[in-house]
Amino acid sequence: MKLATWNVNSLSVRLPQVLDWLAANAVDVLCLQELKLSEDKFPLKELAAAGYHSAVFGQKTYNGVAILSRTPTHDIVKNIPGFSDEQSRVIATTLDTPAGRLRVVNGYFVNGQAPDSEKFAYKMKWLDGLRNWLQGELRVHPNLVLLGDFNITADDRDSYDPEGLRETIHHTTEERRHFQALIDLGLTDSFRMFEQPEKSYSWWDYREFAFRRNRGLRIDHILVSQALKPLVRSCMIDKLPRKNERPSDHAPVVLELG
DNA sequence: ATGACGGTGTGGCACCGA
Repeated sequence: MKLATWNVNSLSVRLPQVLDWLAANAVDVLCLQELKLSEDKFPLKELAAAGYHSAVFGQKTYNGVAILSRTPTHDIVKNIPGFSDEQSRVIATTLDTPAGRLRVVNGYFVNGQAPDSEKFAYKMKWLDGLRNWLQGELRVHPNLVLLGDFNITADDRDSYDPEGLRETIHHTTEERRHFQALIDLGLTDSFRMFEQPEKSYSWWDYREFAFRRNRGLRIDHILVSQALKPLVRSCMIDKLPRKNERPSDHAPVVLELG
């Protein structure tokens, strides 16, 4: 079975591309971030026609996450229990899949703007809250996938300019410590379980021909729990949708579980 | 590099993203 994550940067604009991509990529689960729409505007019918159940946590203008699944969703949690948040950034659900019962946690992590900003402080608190919640969640759900737009490069390989961007947003020691804290819960970065092309990224700025020049970052991740690790068959970034007209600035990341 | 590009909501631009 396959799971994917994709920051679509407005589902209203990208819905045709999402439907095209689903038609060409038979994933069982697709986790979306940056819907940028309220739940009453979510295209439930179109996605149902494509064969997907939807668990949605929307918000007007900003943020918003959803889990699309070929099988029904159970035990939906919106945002991080125990962490008060105005912004719609997390949705979790349990799925009965061909690979067994699976807990899927989909996150649109805080951007953080700049290391000295209020938004960065919020990012750090948010990451603390996420880790504290996941610790318990992993005990209840040993088969767990944490995926989404992390807005963190895990290490220098994930950046087109690790030296020039050192200690800037997405590259700070503090952010990477938080990423490692998630790994320390017993999670594995599935992308790095395999040999990957040099300079593999999942996001490229719209400006300055960044995609054509491959000036990007790998900030979209799929982490799997210990119990799932032996089932991981592959993890890859699909750059094709980034070549569309009017693309999202992010590319989908796809995990194959055996 | 102050910005670039693209999305939203507003209102003739400002704000935000990464």
